Amino acid sequence: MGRPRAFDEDEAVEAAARLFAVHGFEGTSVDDLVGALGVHRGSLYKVFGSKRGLYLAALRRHLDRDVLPVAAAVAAAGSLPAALAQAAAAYDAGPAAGLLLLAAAERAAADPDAAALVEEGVAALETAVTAVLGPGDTAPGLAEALAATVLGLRLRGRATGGRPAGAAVLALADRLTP
Amino acid sequence: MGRPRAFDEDEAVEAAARLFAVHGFEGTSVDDLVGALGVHRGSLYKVFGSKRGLYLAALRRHLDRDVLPVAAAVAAAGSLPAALAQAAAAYDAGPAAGLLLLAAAERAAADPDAAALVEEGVAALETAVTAVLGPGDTAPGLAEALAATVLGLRLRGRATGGRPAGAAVLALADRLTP
DNA sequence: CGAGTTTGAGAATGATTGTTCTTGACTGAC
DNA sequence: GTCAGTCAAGAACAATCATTCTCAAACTCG
Repeated sequence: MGRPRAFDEDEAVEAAARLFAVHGFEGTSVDDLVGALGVHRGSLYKVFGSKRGLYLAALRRHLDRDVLPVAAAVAAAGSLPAALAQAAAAYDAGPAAGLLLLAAAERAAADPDAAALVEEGVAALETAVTAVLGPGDTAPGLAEALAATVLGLRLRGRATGGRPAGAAVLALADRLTP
Repeated sequence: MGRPRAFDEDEAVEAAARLFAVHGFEGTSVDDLVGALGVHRGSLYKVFGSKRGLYLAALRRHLDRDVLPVAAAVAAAGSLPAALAQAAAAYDAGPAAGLLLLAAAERAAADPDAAALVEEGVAALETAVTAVLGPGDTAPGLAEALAATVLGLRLRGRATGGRPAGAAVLALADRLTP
């Protein structure tokens, strides 16, 4: 009953994720969102409650659709070099691949809910790396360092427009398993 | 001639760097800056021209006082584990150590001048790692990956409030030189 | 068809944004 | 002591911010 919705909620969240991934939370205005999403202001507030609510929905979608699948693929990979290369390449290609980074740098300090989502994404990547390292290799912090390498390379690529991260992380992985 | 300045310009830039490092560029208002710096609004605009001008001054100061010295120490270190551990530890301790990360994630895409400063800082870290790797170890991308590890761990520490990055990067360095 | 309900359209809200203007305080040189 | 020049204090600026309000439009059910 009632007038039917003229927009797809998932498409709206995806478009919002793209905007937030490029300009950040504070750099994206509600006017920007209304214009890019094709969703009316009132509907946006009816569905998501606030700009922050939409941001958290976009971040969660980014985790579910971009980050966690990559983590699963890493955990399932046979070797460490293959896993890291796959992680870097897949994460490079994602359209909203900057959201997790931007959320970590910009929002986590100010928004506990965003911080929890960032924590979830980072933990998933680290758990996956730990799994592929194997039971005999439990040097404390190694998985954290390798996951941080992927994220750091992605950040570097965003900022300086350099090459994709795949080659660099491969060079590191080759040195780890001689 | 003229009325003497009632604030120290370098102290003002340092305080601004601290604010920007925590809240980012868009998350820090001019009112916040005026309140924390103890510098009057008009004087701030007379000296720095704009909020963006003050931000770029803070970022440059962060490079000169925090990033480039760390890069120099890394380049001068004897071994790779020592160099990476020193980099991670020193960078963790810096008061404004989040500025480079935040600039890379938040500002580089929107501000070419900020992007150039980020590029300078990242390049300095990578050059330093390349130097300490030695002439026989020129695997392309390895230095990029290691520098990215330090930055990524720092980002992770900021976001999730985890342990300092020193231990993790040490675990990685130990695996690189058996 | 009409009652009930949900959405879309767009104006309006008050607060906050970055920036500028005006006025008065202080200084060194003449 | 006055004059020119630099700075501080604070109000004021237009623009933009996130959010809400009002009302017409479009659907389902009876």
